[in-house]
Amino acid sequence: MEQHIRQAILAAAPELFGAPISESLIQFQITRKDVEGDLTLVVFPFVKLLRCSPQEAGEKLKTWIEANVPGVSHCIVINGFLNIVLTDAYWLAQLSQIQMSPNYGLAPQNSKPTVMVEYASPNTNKPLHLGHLRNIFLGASVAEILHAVGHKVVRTQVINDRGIHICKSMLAWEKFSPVNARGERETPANTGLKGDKLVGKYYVEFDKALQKEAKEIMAQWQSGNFSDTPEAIHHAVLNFEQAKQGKDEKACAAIDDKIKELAKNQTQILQEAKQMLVKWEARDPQVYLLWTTMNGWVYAGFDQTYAQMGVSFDKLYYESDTFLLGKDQVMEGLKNGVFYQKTDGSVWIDLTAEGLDEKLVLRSDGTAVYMTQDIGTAIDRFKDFPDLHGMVYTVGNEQDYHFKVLFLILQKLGYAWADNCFHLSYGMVDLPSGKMKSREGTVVDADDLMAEVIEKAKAMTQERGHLDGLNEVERDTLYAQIGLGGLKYYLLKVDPKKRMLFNPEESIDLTGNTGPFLQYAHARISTLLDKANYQPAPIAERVVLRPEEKEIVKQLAQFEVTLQEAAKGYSPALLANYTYELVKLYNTFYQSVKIVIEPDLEVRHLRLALSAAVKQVLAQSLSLLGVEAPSRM
RNA sequence: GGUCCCGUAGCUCAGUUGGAUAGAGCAACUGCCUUCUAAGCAGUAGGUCUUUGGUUCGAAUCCAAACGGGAUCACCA
Repeated sequence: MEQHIRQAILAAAPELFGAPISESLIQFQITRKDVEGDLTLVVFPFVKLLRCSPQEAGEKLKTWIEANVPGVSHCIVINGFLNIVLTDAYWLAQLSQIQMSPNYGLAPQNSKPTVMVEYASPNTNKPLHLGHLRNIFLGASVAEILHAVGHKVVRTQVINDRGIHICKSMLAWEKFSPVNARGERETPANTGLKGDKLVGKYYVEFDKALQKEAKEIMAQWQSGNFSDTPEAIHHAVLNFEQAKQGKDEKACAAIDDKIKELAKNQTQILQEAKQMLVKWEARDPQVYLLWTTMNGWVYAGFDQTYAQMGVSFDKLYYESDTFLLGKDQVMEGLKNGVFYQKTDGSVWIDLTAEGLDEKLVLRSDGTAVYMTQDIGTAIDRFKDFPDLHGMVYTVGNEQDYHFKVLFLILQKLGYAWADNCFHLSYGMVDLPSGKMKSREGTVVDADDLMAEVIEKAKAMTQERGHLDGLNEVERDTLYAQIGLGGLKYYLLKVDPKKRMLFNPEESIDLTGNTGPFLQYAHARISTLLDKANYQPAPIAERVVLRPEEKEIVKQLAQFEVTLQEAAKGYSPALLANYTYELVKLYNTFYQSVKIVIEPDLEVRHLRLALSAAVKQVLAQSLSLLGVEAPSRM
């Protein structure tokens, strides 16, 4: 409609304004709720052109539009705004159209190029936590949204399955795991622990041992005993100690941290972990066996967690396969002058012209760094998927700089697709107590959180007691749908870019702007339609729309635009807010009129059709958010 | 210190090419179930949009500075 009026005005511009006008002058917006109208044309831009008051300009446009645009009932001019009221027939036609298209709002499948979406990408040394939940729900939802607007989507993750951090849990398990009567160390099978939890436990064990040993070393240093300490470290420690003179508390604490860092480096246990990494890189059979075994436990654990979350992947990349990638590209880039080499052999890129720094892309010993690997992996992915057009990396905003550099490098290496790479950067999740810190044990475990949320949903659902006729399995399914739906919605309704606060109580709320609120509306409509035995049929043209009804149709008509904006902005939050608005409008309607028991059959049918359309769009939106839509609750 | 992000009601958040009297939810208070699911609806109260300047018909939105918070500046990932 908007487009329609825009074109009509453009075409009639000479008649209206005496000259053709630029399209940008025609600005539409949705009419505010508190005034009459469906569509608003901003009059101010025309005021100069017509050399008259906003009121006069508005009147002129009003007369013209009322006479020339079909579908317009009448217009109202206030405060420099021209509010256009469309006819009921127009809105009824919109509703009919939604009713007749089961894929309303969605673009044809594969009508847009292939996009790869990366999310999750965990380390295999500890379980998933709350931060991963935001990452994964966000990535999974964005993948759904991109799919809905027509892209072919490849879901992927890079599993960080190698490196010193992985060796730490491996070593700790070897050193500290108790041995049972059958001579076995702890395994998921003989402890009943989830694999990722077991491995995570030993990662913590490692850290404990490390801290303890470092503390002992620092105590030695404190007492002036440096007999086991290399000369260079000895000096460094003394220098640091000296630097503390006359500094405030904060500066002293920072210096103490550095000393602690030195002490950690001197520990036996860290040396052993490093040795293990060297052995791993040399493919030592024993270390490799241990590595595959323990990673296998972790994968089994992750699979369980992903299943509970309701997410999946189409293609996995393992860092152990990719960590050597990229060196060739770097050497190639070195030849082309994209990179330069320092005398020690290390390779760098100079991005000072772009306002960034110089960045290392290859170590002096020729080994790869994170950046090297990411360059290689990106290029590899485009080889793996020849029709790939772009990539979305769902990674926290602490890596903003890294991705800025990465995309710039890919561009400089001459890959045109670098422009289609997007860092879906999201803010951290804070707790009411502040930041999550693994050392302080304030990390919220993903499995625990999901279980807790489901448990809470169970208790609250039982309190409400709409469970008659559901068997045990159906009830459990419902509890999970509500609990997880609430959690997902809670994490997705906030703009991804923004840092957010996770309030455990609010995350399981059922009232207000929450997942269960939306699910409840869906369930209520479902049973309503069942009760009415609703069948889609043409809507009588003579019915008059109540304001509450028209508001709903207007919101429904916005679905496609909203979905496209959500895709464009990689923001499920836009969709979440849209859906919440839709449900609020529906609830108002629901409470103010009769539906099933409406005696006028044509009106009854309209209201049922409206309800069905809301259910359809609501179910669609929820599904794009990864939230399930129960048909009763 | 350099670079980047953020600052809207007591709390959590919307407010997307600059548009009308800045909106929700939670918390507080008032009403509404003999009627289609009250996990709901209607209402009251709550604001110097951090501050100060600038741009213009018009600024929460754009620009600049200040203040406050965060991230990042490794031959870590």
